[in-house]
Amino acid sequence: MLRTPTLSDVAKRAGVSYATADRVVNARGGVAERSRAKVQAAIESLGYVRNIAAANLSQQRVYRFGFVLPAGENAFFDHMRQLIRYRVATIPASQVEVQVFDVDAFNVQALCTELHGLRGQDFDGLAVVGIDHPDVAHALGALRESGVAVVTLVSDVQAPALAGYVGVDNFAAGRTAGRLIGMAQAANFGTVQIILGSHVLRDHAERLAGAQFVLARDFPHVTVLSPLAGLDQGPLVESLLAERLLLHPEITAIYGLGAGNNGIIRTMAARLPTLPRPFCVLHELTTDTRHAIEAGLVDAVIDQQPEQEIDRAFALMRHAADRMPLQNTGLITPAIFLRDNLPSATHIPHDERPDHD
Amino acid sequence: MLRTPTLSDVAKRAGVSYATADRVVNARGGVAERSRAKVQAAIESLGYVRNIAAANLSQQRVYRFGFVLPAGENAFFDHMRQLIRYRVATIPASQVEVQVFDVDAFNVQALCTELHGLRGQDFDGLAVVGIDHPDVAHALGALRESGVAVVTLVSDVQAPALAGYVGVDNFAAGRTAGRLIGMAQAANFGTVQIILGSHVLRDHAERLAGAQFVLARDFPHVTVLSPLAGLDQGPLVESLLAERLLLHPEITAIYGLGAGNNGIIRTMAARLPTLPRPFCVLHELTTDTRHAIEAGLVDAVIDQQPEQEIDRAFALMRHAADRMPLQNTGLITPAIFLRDNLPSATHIPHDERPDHD
DNA sequence: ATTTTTTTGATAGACGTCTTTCATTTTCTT
DNA sequence: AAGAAAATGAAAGACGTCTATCAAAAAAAT
Repeated sequence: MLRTPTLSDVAKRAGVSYATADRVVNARGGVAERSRAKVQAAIESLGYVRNIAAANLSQQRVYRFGFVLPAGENAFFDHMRQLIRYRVATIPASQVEVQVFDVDAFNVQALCTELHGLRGQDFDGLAVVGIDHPDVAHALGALRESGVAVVTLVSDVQAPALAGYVGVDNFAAGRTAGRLIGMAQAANFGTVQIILGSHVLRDHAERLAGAQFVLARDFPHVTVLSPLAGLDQGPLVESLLAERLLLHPEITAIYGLGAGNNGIIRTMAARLPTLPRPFCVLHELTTDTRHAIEAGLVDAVIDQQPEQEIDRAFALMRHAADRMPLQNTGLITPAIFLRDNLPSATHIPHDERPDHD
Repeated sequence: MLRTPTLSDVAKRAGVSYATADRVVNARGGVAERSRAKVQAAIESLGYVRNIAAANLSQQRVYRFGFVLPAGENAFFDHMRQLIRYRVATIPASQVEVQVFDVDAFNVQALCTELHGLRGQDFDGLAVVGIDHPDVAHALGALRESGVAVVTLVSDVQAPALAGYVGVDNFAAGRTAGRLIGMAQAANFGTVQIILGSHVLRDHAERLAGAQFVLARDFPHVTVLSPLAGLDQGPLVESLLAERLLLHPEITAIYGLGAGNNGIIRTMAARLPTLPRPFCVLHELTTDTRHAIEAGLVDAVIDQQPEQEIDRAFALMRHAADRMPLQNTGLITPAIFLRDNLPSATHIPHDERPDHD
């Protein structure tokens, strides 16, 4: 059990000076191919790994990371902002600097402007909730070329050579919701009402497909009504759903697969408590849905686990900033929360819980 | 946005020499109370935080951590061993050395002997799957006093001043299982068979209580048969359960709350596939239960998320080793896995998957 | 063969902390 | 007040890496 090898050891083993070895590992150029190969070989034979702590110390390096999130009345991203703040606060003095940028939601133009503005601001990494659009891909590419490690978050963007994507498996999320609903209908017949958010988002489409797939294959006795499009607007969802429930009293389950959750929650709250309530599955554990589940207005929440997403985003950005080989993480597995396994919400201070959609 | 303060800054601010400030932060003694107070004040007013990377560098510190796990044919702890190995392998050259010790399961004497042997071996931290017994508590106390950060894992031990406990909320896990079962029986009447592991373990008792609590309160139409005691032995569970199912064809749900899972799985596999299968909930996602769920023999698995437990154990040990104020983490929330949200098992190499109980 | 260019070596200082040593000052004893 | 004990200061070297500079050697071009 000897000391871990240092760059000096590498240099010695390669038969070159420390300076040359350094030129190789830091890609400074001006090294003959022959020497480069020798150093490489020495690195491998010794299993040398750069001591990042020492490197950072020598440079007084401070990691600069940024998050670019959609602004606006959205419970999920509000929650995510909280979680980021909390995460940063708990990292103790770790030479990490984090900024969060809010961009007009689903506005390609605004997003690209922001991204261009961020270039040359010397960020080590950026985690971006993207819109899958060529212009956005182009802006992200430009950032990457200016040396920023770019991670797409929640929603992927088709762009080359990003440091990674962190997001949930939405098809699996939809399947999970479908199975929960199917289970709750037991062998019985039931009728499901699905509420869409906006049609345009790919993640919603994937969830829908997942739910429909499982319901059709494993629960053929369950009827699936044509989905309602709530356009992510709580009040609209509320009125549409109330109307639907009047017209179709046979509805035994409701699946809300996007934003506009609070419309569903309000509809449930408005029902006579004596009537049997439809089995109700929503997405994303936020203050709203948590309260709804605690109050018995909703049965289950499928969650994309933003804490995990944030952790992974940091890990990816940091990895890239440290010039480490990037590890493929795979999609995040959706979590199921019932009334009984709600995580405690220690990370949200009492005086700043958002209460809009 | 200035440089983060160093100990030299603290010394200057306190009006003492670097040496004195150092004597204070490293508790070397030989410092007058007056000076100590001045340094403390300076630390607080500047918000000084020791640069751990630099400290470790100067000492060539290598963290030595150990895990003490019960040996024997136990799918869950086999899985945990895998996860630890995987975790260690993915931490890149991080000056962390990890050893895993196997101890005869549920043998207080053996555990204490091992723990005493570990003292003086200069560990920075130990994560111990404990048995709640005064002798074990005493052994852990001795370790702590010899300067080891002791974390209890999975099963807590009543001992003072440990660095923390990492484990799942077993009552919540039981409640969650109970609710899943209740949901799957819908408004209908159903009959639940519970299979215990050993009676002695507190975690099993808590799960049982949780399930019974939720079933009684929220699903009064569901009948709960008297639990079977399988003593954690697969074959015994299998024969007892098969017999029970013959005697009670009205059983519509099975809840296995401990080890001996493979007995339940084999019983399910042996049934005529044409017959409707009871709704089946087990604990701990291992190779066995994963296969069972994929094969449609089991409906849900409640998991204590050992990856998270390992991460937290490392975090706690490391925190204590770095002399940072310990943060209370709270219990882990049990996860629900259905067929549709199984996490990918990338961490388990194909050629070493255990297949016993 | 000489000049130019490229490649290499040697070395020194910095980052923030820990450890150790030795000299000096202050405080306490009696 | 003198001696003993306690407290403090000053400084240097180490940890592994980065950056920079300058001289020397080797290779390429003319």
